[in-house]
Amino acid sequence: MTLSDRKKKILYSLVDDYIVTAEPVSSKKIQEEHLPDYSSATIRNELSALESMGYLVQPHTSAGRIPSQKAFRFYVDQLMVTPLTQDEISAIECHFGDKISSLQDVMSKVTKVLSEVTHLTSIAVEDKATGEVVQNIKLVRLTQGNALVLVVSDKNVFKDHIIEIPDNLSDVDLEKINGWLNHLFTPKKIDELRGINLDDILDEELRVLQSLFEDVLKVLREVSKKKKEIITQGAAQILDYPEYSDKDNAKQFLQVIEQKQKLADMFAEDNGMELNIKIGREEEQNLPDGCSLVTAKIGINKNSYGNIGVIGPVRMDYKKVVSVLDHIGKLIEKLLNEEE
Amino acid sequence: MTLSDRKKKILYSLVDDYIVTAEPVSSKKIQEEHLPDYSSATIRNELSALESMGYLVQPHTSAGRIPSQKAFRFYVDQLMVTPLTQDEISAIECHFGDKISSLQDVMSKVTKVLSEVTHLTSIAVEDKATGEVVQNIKLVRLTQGNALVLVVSDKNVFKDHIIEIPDNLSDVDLEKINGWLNHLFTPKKIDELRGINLDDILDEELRVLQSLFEDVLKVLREVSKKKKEIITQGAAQILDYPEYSDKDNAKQFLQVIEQKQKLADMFAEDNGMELNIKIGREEEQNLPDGCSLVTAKIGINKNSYGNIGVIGPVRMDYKKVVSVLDHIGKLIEKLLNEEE
DNA sequence: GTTTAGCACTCAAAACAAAAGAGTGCTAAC
DNA sequence: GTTAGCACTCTTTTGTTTTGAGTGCTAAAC
Repeated sequence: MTLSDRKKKILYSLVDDYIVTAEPVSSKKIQEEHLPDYSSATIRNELSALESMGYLVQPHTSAGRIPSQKAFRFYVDQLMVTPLTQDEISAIECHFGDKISSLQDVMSKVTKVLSEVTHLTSIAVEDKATGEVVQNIKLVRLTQGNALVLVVSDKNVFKDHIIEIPDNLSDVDLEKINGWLNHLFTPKKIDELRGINLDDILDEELRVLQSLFEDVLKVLREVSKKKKEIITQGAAQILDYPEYSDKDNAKQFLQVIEQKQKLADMFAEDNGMELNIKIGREEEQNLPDGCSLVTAKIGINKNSYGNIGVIGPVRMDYKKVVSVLDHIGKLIEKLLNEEE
Repeated sequence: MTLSDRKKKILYSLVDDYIVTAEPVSSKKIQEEHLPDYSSATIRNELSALESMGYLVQPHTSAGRIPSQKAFRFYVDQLMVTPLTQDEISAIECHFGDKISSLQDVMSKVTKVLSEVTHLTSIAVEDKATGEVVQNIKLVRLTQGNALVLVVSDKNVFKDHIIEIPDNLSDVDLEKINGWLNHLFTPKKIDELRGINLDDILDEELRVLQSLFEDVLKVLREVSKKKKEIITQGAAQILDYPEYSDKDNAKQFLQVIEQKQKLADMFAEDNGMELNIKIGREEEQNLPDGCSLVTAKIGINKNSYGNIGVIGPVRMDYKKVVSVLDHIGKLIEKLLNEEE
């Protein structure tokens, strides 16, 4: 079921309006500012229809309407990257004047700019495992049924993961398995290992051990996950939004922001997407109530260096956010290229 | 001018009360809860006297009194470390169950516990330069009057600092100076260098260059300063205090918390003190409005590993905070000792 | 069939008024 | 030096009224 053009226009206008005012939007306002050729009564009829279709919500009978999550989803799906104004561009670029010495430096600068320009809380996930090469994997038996997974890369040694192994596994078997593990998984970049699908690479004879290999792979993924550095900036921005004048909401928000691991997980899921918009809890369990998360990937030539993004109220200024993220993303890639 | 015993008792009771309620305290309340042997009228007279001495403030004529910063200073100066209850101790120690793998790990755990137990925002400064040994110092002439200070330690190379040198310095002179620098300052631990006093070690013949040496030393101190890792935890706690229900206050607080460098500076000043309490802006320019900072030093055998502390409203529960910091400080030292 | 003017109705928010009550300062007596 | 007593002050609470924005519906116009 598709919306009529007029309904689309009304809905879009209403969301546009709500994003700036955070107040219920009335039929009269839509008429005056967006659709002067129709009377407010007509628009009221349309609004009523949109409401029963689930796009709008009325806080109480004598109030205007506010967009539902469905409406926001409609809104962002229409969205394209619009070019920034010259002012906005210079506002961003004047922050990058000084020399940049490391990726970490870049990330910390970026979060500052991002938060300042969008008036939202910004998050950067730096993928420290990028380029790290796994050189050796070894299962070391601890007890009859348990083994330590020892992972040696060119930069680190990981020895914090224990998995279960079949009870009847002999030392010779274990040796063999270690051979296969190294054959299959080394030397390989950690980022590559993350994407490996065992079904594709396991020989028939190794199928019986698939669950064991699966476990090892899980450890490898775990390892690559841990090697992330998360920084946030501008948490205080949230207090400027009326929807967070409620203390409990604000508190919940801040608490989520502090749980870096959860933040990283939220970013992790949308691997592959250049730009990702998650609206409200329904789309991402871990988001604070009433929040959206817009993320972008930072990478050159298939190497992912991390992600950047902003988190804020569902009615954030997606247009601006998307454009700014796009611009900064390109900027970073340029900086990283110069580096090399 | 010293306070009479009764005044002391009244003042102490009032602060004690205010710390829990955050409300102006009335003469009647003090009488009922702390001084049943005097009438409220008598206490009123005393309160009036304490007010004119600057210990108390009255929000308006028909309200009780609230303690001034001076009163809090009086209060904490009386404070001693009181033993924790068994409940509090177990609340702390149950968090340290898992194995601890690194100092960083310790710090991150400690901030969590600290914030949870005190209901305040906790801060940890990890002194990464601890144990780092400066191996070589070299001045490299850039222009006639400028030189780069190159510092090589066992872990890092620092080359971001430029100082002025006398215009008439020949290359031979510079070589000599480099020799002296290395003679005086290497090989030494960075933490040692921080405390060096040039007056004590400079020979007569080097006096003329004292200011130059002073500059190099400043760079070394700068270097050791940079090598700090600051983590905070529980920023959201602040929202539970009525004094931060005002949005602007809360915002300001959060913004300060995000400026890690400033936080580090606040800790830096009280080198040498085991425990330090700073009450309000008057004592520490960089504190958020209406905040106090209680810090403790973490170290074994004169080696400073960093600091931990909490930041929160001036009327925080100093008794508890001080005891908890004391307890956790000792706990960390034990953990660090086991490590070695 | 679609649009719209008109009007009754709803409900939150603002404005106002009154009452309650907590606390003080002062005076006069103990 | 201490305290009972009381007038006075000022905030807080509570209730009431008013206002006005906005809707839904109906009936007429297009």
